[in-house]
Amino acid sequence: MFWKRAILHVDMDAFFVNIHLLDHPEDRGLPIAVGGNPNGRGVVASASYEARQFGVRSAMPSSQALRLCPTIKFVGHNWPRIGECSRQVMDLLAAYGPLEKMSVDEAYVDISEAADPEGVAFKIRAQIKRETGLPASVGLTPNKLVSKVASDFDKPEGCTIIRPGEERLFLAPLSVRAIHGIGPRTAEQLALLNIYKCGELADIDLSQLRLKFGKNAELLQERARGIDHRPVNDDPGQAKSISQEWTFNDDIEDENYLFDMMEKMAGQVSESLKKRNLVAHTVVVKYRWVDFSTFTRQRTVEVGIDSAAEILATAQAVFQANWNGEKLRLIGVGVSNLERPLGRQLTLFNS
DNA sequence: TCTGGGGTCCTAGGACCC
DNA sequence: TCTGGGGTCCTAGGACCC
Repeated sequence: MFWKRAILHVDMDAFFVNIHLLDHPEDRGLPIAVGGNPNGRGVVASASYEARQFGVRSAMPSSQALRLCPTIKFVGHNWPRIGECSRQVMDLLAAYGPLEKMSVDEAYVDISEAADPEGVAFKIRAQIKRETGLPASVGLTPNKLVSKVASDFDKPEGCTIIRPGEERLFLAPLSVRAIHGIGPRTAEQLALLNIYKCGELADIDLSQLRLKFGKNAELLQERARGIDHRPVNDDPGQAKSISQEWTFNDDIEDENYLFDMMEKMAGQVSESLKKRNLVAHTVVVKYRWVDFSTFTRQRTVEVGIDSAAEILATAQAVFQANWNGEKLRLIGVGVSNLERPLGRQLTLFNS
């Protein structure tokens, strides 16, 4: 089989849970969830396959998970270990070709140069298990879009290969929600046209699709047909925004307490900016009221800033101009409009 | 029954300028 | 007195993803 383009998508299985099990083998076989406090406002980040049998899913409120599965064991995130394992997996993958990291537990690798891409797919999955002890699923197809679907097709520890020319047939029976970028809202819109499966979206008359989706119609249909020309991009580029937010266990209206929180968050945002050698021109404050309605208010400043004091002062000014004293369930501080500071280069030019 | 945290990208309207 | 078109920047919100 000749592969003009061979794109591998690697997706770690229940990553956070399986890292926990590496260090706590005694928990193997139990229903486990990594995530927030079930007595507070936490959600499930990752659930073991035993917990999933009870209907527990990621992004589900922890309290609901506890109700579905009263024997479930909640454990916290071990961020240092997660970072370590992620790095180990990514380093291993980078040896095979250009690597695009999508998150701690997911990446694309362009293995078009390999003599036998299908062999490489199996080899990589085995190598990850051997060297890290962690299970992964992989999808190999001619493009990113279909590989992403393929890696999810046979979890856990799957290896799904869709050969050139088979993309459209593979997608046809699957829900449109399987396509990366089609979420609940878009699926709802498609349902109004009686479209539920990729095959139906692939076959519908384009002019009908245009009525609802305008210039996006063409792209939407191409996706459903398994067409995707996006290259694997191994340059992550510079961050576009940095933020910190916090949901309170009990709704807060104490201004001093809110200011203390903002001070902590401004400090962390500042640290992150400095570590990346960036300055920000815009400060964003985020609020969420008790009824879950959410607002953001931002202010742009002429001179780029990175200090905790400047970020805090701007955030507090924005906050005070917009807060009516009502109870909040969340507050957040962030920055955007980021750039490299220019000071040094200018000095060099002048000398 | 309640709904985290950290991001990216897109759209739309208003201000402002030429 | 009536009233163009285009471009850029900023703000705010929303969809979506892991």
